[in-house]
Amino acid sequence: MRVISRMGMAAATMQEIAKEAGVAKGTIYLYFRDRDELVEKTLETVTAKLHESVDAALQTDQPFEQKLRAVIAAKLQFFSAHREFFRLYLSMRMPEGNPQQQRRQKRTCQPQYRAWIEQMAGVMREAMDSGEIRRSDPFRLALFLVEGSTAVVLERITEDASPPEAEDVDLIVETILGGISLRRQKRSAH
Amino acid sequence: MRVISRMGMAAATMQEIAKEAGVAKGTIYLYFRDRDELVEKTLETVTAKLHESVDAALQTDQPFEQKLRAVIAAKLQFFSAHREFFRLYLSMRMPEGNPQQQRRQKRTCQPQYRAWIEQMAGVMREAMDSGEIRRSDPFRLALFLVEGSTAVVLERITEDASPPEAEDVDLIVETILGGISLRRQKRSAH
Amino acid sequence: MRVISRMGMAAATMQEIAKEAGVAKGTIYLYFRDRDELVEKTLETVTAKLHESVDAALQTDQPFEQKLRAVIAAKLQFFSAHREFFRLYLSMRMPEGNPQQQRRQKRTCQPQYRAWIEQMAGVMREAMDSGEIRRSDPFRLALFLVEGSTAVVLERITEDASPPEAEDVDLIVETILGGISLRRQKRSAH
Amino acid sequence: MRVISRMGMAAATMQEIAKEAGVAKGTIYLYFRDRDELVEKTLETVTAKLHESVDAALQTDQPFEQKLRAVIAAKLQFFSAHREFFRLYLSMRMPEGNPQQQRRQKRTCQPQYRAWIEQMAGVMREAMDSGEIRRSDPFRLALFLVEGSTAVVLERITEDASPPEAEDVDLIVETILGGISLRRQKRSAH
DNA sequence: CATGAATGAGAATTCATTCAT
DNA sequence: AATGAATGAATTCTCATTCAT
Repeated sequence: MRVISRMGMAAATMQEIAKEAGVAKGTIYLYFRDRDELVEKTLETVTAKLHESVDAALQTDQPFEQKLRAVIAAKLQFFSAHREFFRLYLSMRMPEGNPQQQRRQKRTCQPQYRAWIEQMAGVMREAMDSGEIRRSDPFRLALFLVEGSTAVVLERITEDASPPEAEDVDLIVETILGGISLRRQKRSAH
Repeated sequence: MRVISRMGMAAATMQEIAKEAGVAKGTIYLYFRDRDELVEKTLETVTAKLHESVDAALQTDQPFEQKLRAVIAAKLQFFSAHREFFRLYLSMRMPEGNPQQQRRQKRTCQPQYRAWIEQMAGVMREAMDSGEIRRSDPFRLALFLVEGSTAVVLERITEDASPPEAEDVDLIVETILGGISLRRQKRSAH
Repeated sequence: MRVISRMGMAAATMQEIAKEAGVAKGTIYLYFRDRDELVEKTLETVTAKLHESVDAALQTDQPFEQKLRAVIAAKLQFFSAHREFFRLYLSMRMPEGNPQQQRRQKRTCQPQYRAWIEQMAGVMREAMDSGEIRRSDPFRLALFLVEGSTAVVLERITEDASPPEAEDVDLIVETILGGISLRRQKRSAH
Repeated sequence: MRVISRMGMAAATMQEIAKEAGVAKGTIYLYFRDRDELVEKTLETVTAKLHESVDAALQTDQPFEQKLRAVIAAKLQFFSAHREFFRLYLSMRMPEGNPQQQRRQKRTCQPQYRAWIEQMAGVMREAMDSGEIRRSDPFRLALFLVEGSTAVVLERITEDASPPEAEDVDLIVETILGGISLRRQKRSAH
């Protein structure tokens, strides 16, 4: 994970991975059929770790605003603690490489990404059903929220000195809630 | 552009590019010093095309809501018409490859991306100054908006049948405006 | 000649030669069948120029010592005035490149070089016959003299500030004629 | 060494070297960073071997004539046994290739060559100090001797049937020590 | 199980040569 | 005659993968 994060999926070499892992090149092939499988499994692992971290925030039975705040906070914390995973997370969205690699990557990565968006969409749908937020396409909404907040995470990772986590969580939650909450006197959904 | 879009920056080969261009490998080197320069120039070209398209929307002297709607619409239209550019646009954000390539990529691509975000941030700042939207960090806000809408663009490109453009523009504009407009009776800025 | 001198026979490119000649690459092929012929003809030209310069010194009917001095002086002067030819002159001795190139080079260059040595050997033989110098293998002697003095020429070309030409001519002529030993009596030839 | 000797420094290809070494192309890169390093190291090795062989002749405490004879003999024997090294030895004198390669070659090869000439010049200087040979520029003298004898070595390598080594050693030593003129008296040093 | 030297297919790049203008 | 854009074979170098130890 560290090497692929540092070099990118396409530029990471088996030699570098072996060195970082403290084993010989050949040893890797005892655990992965080939390079493709290694990359695939690595992406899966990263996603699993993120999900684990976010799931906790979603499982509790709180009102929508608290849930949203918890999810955004979990995401910010996760990537602050594991910056190296972020690049992998980004790679999942769009496959790279020759058509064959792309097909393979698409098969494994995209479902993982979509599952993660679907989960958020589910939370949105619940909140719409319970009247906490106004109706619109929950999947589109989830996409917008997830990627918008991802951009802020990326900025936090890239910039030299970031404001406290709470401040960015606030910005995101306020922005998105102010727009979708019915309580704050809004237009109804189309 | 087509080959880099299809294969990704790191996996695009000179051979494939030459084949797609209908020239011999050597011919490319009459126009670009080396592969790095080709990739760099290609990214610049793509960004320029996008900016051109969006600038038109920003230059007019309209209220914020119209401007925002025009920008989002321009972006959706641009990438609908030129799907192949989208992946290049995504690549601009995070450099790939070995440290040397990363330094080069960072030098050329990141400034282009930041310029684009800064432009949006400028529009946000103006709207805050004129009292059209509530105060918050305009750069963070621009990031959130740009990337959130990018996700919707990506989805439109990926999915088989998308709703009409106007519908997605509406969703985005309503969501973001509802959250930041002062007119719609909101909390004041922190 | 200038380009081959500067880059060496193997590294000189048609592009560089055309640029230096102020013509287009294609034009060269109107005057030479291919690169090999160009190199070959160039070496011939250089040798011809050197011979021309040295022949004058040999044609006159003077005693051996004066002839020798004149030849060495002509060589030093020639290469001082045309440093660039020197490297070509060196290349003539030993063919480079793949076997085919070597065969071709051997065919044209070596005879030229040998003719030049033979001419010196002829002068030596004459002087042996007239009793001016002691008998030994005239070809070996010519080789020794020609290459020994070539080394001094090379040094003069390479070093920053050389002594006056006359001084180096003296050194060479004195050494070859009188030897360097203070102790030993002249032996007669074996 | 064999391939560079046969083809010349500039024309030797990695493919040919690998074939001659009985390994795959890639294997070479496990032992040398790149082609330049391979050539550089090869030249160093050759020079080291020659020096080793000649040093033995110089270390002993004999009169000048014996030393000289020993050095010339060592040189003749070395190149008779290792013809392939000779071309490499010649390459050391004048760099080839593009300016960058030339700079690199100059840095490694020329010092080696000069060290070798300097060593001979040192022997000359000693003999001048002890009154064994007459005074003149010891470096020039060393150049003249070394290159003159190199020419004879080259001839021996090139020609089909050479006279016995001792004969050529004699020719060189007699010529340099006693000169070739029958008429002239020894002049004293300038 | 682990190793790492060796492999060779494949990528980037160069340059002599051709040929339509 | 001259041009120089285009070509593609040849060359250097990389790296995933294998296999004898």
